[in-house]
Amino acid sequence: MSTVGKAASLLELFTMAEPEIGLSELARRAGLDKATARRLLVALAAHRLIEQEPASRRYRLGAGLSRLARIRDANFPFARIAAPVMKDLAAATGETAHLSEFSAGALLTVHVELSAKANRVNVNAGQILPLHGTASGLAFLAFSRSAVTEAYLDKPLERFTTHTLTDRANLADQVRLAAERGYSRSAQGYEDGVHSIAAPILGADGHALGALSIASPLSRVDDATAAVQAGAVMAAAREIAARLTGEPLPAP
Amino acid sequence: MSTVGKAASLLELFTMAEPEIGLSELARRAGLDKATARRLLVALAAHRLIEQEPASRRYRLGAGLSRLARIRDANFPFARIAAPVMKDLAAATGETAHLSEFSAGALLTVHVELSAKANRVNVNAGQILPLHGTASGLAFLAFSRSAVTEAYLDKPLERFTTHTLTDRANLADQVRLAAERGYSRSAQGYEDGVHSIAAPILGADGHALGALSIASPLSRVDDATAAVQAGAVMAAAREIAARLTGEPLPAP
DNA sequence: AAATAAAGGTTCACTATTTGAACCACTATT
DNA sequence: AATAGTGGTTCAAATAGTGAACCTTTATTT
Repeated sequence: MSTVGKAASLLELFTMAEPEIGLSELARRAGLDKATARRLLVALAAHRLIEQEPASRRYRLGAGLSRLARIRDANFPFARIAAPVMKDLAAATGETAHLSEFSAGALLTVHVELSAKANRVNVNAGQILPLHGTASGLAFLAFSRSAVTEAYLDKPLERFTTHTLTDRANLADQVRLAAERGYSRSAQGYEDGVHSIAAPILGADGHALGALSIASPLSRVDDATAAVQAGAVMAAAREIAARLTGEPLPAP
Repeated sequence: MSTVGKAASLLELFTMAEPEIGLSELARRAGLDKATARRLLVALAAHRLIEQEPASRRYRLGAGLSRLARIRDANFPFARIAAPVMKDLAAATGETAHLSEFSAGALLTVHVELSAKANRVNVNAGQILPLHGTASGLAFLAFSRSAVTEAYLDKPLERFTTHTLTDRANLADQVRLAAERGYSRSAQGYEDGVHSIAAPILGADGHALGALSIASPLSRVDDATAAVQAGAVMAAAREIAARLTGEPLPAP
C-alpha cells in the first residue's frame, strides 16, 4: 500500500465511539510499525489533519478536516453528487429519474435525468412535490423522524387526482409499507397516467434528506418491471447517500 | 517533504472559490510532477478524500472529509479545544480566563482557567452572562451579525450594578469601540470589584461564536496592565479560532 | 482541414524516501 | 525492584516514490 494510503488508514481508525487513540494502539490497529505510524501522524499533524492532545499525548482528528469539509459541503450539493448515479439509473431502466430534497415542508426537485424514450414522463427541476400522493413523498415520510411524519399526517391532505391518498389511515399504511420494504410505489397519485417508485436518500443520522424516484408512463409498468425498478432505485439511492456522507469504501 | 505532506498539500489547494481543479493545474501549483500528483490523487481517492468528476475529469474534495469532520466536530467542542490555550493565557497574565459560547440569546460559560493567585476572580463553568454589562458580551456583540446585535440592543437592558450599561446609546458606543479595537473592556458592569477584558472567538464566516475573557480584581488593573491583557486575550482568541476552524498553518 | 497547444494519463530506470528492529525514558502495576 | 506497558528516536537496509519522455484526446488557431 502507498504511504498516503497508510496515512489515510490511520485517519479512518477514529470513530464517533473512539475519537482519541494513542500511538501504540494506532500502530497496532493499522498494522504499522510504531515508528512508521508516528512519522505519518507527524506529517498529518503538520497539515492539521491530526492533532495531539498535549496532556494525554493521544491523537485525534484535526481541525483541517473541518475546514476542508466546509469547502466541500458548500460547493457540492446533493444534485451535483447524485447526477452521475442518476444518469446510470435512467439509462439502465429506460425511464425518467428525478431527485428531490426536503425543504420547508415539501420536496423540491433538484435534479432530473430524462428517459431516452419518446413516450416518457417529464419532470422539471425546481418542481415542488407534496409528501402525500407521490412515491418520493411516501419514501421520505417513511424514513423521516417520527415527529416530522406525524405532524405532516395531521394536516389536511390536498387531492390532486382521483387516486390521491387523502385519508390519514390509508396514507399511514402506505408509509408503514414503504418503511418495511425500503421503497414506495404510487400510481397516479399526483398526475394521471404516471407511475413512480421511490427510495429515500439517508443522511449520516439515518434519516431521510430527500428521495430518488423513477417515473414511468403507467401503461409501461407491470409488477415485474416495478420489482426491477425498485431494486435499481434502492441501490442508486444507497450509492448517492454513500457519496454524500463518505462511508469508507469496503476493503478491496 | 514527505509523501504524505505532498498529498496534504494537494488537498489544501482547493478553496471555496475554486473547489474543482484539473490534474495539470494541481501539479503545477503544488510544485509536483504530473505523474506524482496523479498517483497521490488516486491514493487519496481510494479513501474518499478526493473524488473525480467523471465528465470533466477534474478533481475535488471527497466525501470522506465530510465524514471525518463529522466525527471530529461531534467529539471536540469548543471548551476542549480551547483549554490548553486558556491555561497558557491564565499562566501568562496571572488572572482568571473564561470562555463563553453564544447560546439562546446569552453567553454560556463553557470553560474556566482560574488564576493561581489567592486574590482572584472566581467564575463557574455553566454560568450565564448577559450580553450587556460583561466584557465578553460586548466583544460578542461587536462581532455578531448586525441583525443579532440590533435585535439585542432593542430589548430592555437589566441593571446588575451601578455601573451596568443600560442606556442603548452608551451600549452601542461601547460595541462600536470594541469592533474598532478588536477587544472590549468593562469594569464592574456585572459584579462589583471585577474588571474584564475580552475578545471574540470568530467562526469560519467571520462572525463571533463566543468570547474569551480575562477577569481581574479591579484593584490590580491599571491602563498599562489592561493593554497587556488586551494583547494577550486577542492573541489567545485568534489561536482558539484557528484551532477550531483549521486555518492552514503558515508555511514553515 | 491541417496544425498547434493544451489537457489527462502511463511507463520504467533511477534514486531518495520509507521502513522497522532495537533502542531510550518514563509510568503504572505487580 | 521487577515487569510490562506507554510515547518516542535512531540508522542501515529495502522498498516505494519519482519524473522525463511518451501516448491519446480535445480544444483552439491558422
